[in-house]
Amino acid sequence: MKFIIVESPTKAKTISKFLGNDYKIESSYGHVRDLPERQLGIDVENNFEPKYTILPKAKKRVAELKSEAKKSSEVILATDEDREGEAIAWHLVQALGLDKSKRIVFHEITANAIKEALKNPREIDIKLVNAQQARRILDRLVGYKLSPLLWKKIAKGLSAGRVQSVAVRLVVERAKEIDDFKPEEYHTISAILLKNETFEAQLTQIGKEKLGKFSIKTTEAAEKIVADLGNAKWQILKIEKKESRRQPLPPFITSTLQQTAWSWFGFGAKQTMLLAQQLYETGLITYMRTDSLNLSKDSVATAHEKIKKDFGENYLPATPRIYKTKSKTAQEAHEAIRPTAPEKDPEMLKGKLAPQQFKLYDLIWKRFIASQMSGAVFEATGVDVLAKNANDNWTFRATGNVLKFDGFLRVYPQKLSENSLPLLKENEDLELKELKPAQHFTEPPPYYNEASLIKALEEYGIGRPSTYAPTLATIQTRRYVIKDEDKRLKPTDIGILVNTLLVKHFPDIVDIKFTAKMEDSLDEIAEGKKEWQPVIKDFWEPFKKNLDDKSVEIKKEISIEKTSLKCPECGEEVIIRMGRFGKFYACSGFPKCKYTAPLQEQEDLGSCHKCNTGKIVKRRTKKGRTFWGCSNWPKCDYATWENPEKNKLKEDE
DNA sequence: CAGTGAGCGAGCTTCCGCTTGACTT
Repeated sequence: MKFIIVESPTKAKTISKFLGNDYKIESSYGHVRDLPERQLGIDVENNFEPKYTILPKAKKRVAELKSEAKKSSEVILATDEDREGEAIAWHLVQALGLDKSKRIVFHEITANAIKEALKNPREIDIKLVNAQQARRILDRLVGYKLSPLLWKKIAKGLSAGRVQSVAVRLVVERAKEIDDFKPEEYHTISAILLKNETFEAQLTQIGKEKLGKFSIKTTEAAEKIVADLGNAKWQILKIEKKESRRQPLPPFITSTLQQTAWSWFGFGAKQTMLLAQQLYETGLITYMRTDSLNLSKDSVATAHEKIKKDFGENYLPATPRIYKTKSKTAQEAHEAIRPTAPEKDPEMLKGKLAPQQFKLYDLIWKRFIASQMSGAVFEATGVDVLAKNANDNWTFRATGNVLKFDGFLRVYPQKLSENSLPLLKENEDLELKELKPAQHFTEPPPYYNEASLIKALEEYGIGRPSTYAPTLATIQTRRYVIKDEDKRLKPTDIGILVNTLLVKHFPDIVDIKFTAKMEDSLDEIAEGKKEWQPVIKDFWEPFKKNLDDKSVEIKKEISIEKTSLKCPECGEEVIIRMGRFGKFYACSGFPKCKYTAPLQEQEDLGSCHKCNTGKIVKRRTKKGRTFWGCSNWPKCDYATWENPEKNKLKEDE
């Protein structure tokens, strides 16, 4: 009996379908060893020797795998072909005490690919493992050294890290950009013209002068132009027609799936991943944590057949579309996210899936099928209109965009501006119906939301498919960032304070390019051009020196604001302090008087049934879960998971 | 089922990246 270990149980199940009874296949459930949680676990004095321990969660699994390995004639490690996958394989060798093992990799899960892989085993690539160790150790050094500095200088329980701190930085800086934004006024003038039907044209040129966005700055200037145009005669000057094509978007990867599920359905990153996991486990889609745009040949062939059958030959491009990942940091261990059986219409699954699962599957299916369809064809028309009187002349422009062939849009609709123009001829006279001047102001960039922040992180190469959703959760449980009622991400006082400290004193670490530079070094390790220890040493020594300097230089941040309130318990003055959850009211008589109160007025959700004097208020556990408790806490300990607003609604009915 | 702050000094918090399950919501 031969024993194959992979990292995911679903992958194990799929592979076992292709192999006979000679093979036993089990999964490790991800990493089995890691640095210890409660200590640094790196001997910085001794060449950064890492101290690995079996993950507490993986203890049982490791024991089971170990006993299975003993019974087997051969152990084959078939984890993903990337940095983390190679490291998982290496850690398995250590954790299971394997003296002999084979390493195989395959790029797609098909009978042929697996059989080929089994014929060509190799050794574990220790250079790739070392690149992973360097990544792991660097992240640990940054996280476990910077976080305690924040505990000392700001408040306990805070955290900092290569990924989360940059995510917070982006949110903070975007908010500042919005605060600092000065709207700029500009004006446009459009003409409603008639030739059988009405159409609209925009002023683009006065005499020989082409207008820019800010050419008309004031209402007075706009009104003058409208007045000057008073007795002008209108005529078509020129008509240009050209065909434009729009190509489909590539199939989904984790980040684009999260973004699109957000904009189509309002699903959060976490929710999307949960639903995708369910679809993956049911065997409906390929793996959902991926940064690769690759598609198996089989899946493309099936898609083409399906497209030909359902829509006809014109909906197929001349040659199959191949998508290449732009991202330099992509690890390409998997395929893009696609339906495993593209021939199955989503409609066939409608009753069988939960509504949200169906929505996501339908989206993934459409995006994949569309990615293999022909482009959409538009006819774009540009019309120059000349307005002329004795004194001057003005050029207006109207544009039309008419869909001639829908192509992939038939399956995957996109927001497109389609507008048609009446049938027009050059030199034709037109009748002016109305001149419409309009005042506009430039607008600030939007706040980030989960989807756009993930997009930004991905573009900078920060974080991985498996961590986008958890990172978003972390910066919110730390309360560096909060989601407002429109799900926009805004920084909190504590988020701004932590970010300011990090940007001022550790600019290299929270530099947006830090991860990209790290990745370059990791590549050199993986290629064997560098050893991992010197790379870590080059980072550690200046970092350590800075850390020591800063722990002396930075004064503890104590921000206190006065208020005119008096303490209800002792009559002393009430002040505003900054704690790990942000600002709060505290008695200035501390530590004699321990009175505190939240800064924001809490929403009253009814009175407490236990003590009758308290109000029910929304609260959160340390882990971030919402519950409802009595405002008299700790005197009254009433608490519930039930949302009292829901009960109230029921009562109202 | 839960909060903050000062300083004393117990004991504790914290990273990123792989993967799912069962604290029951």
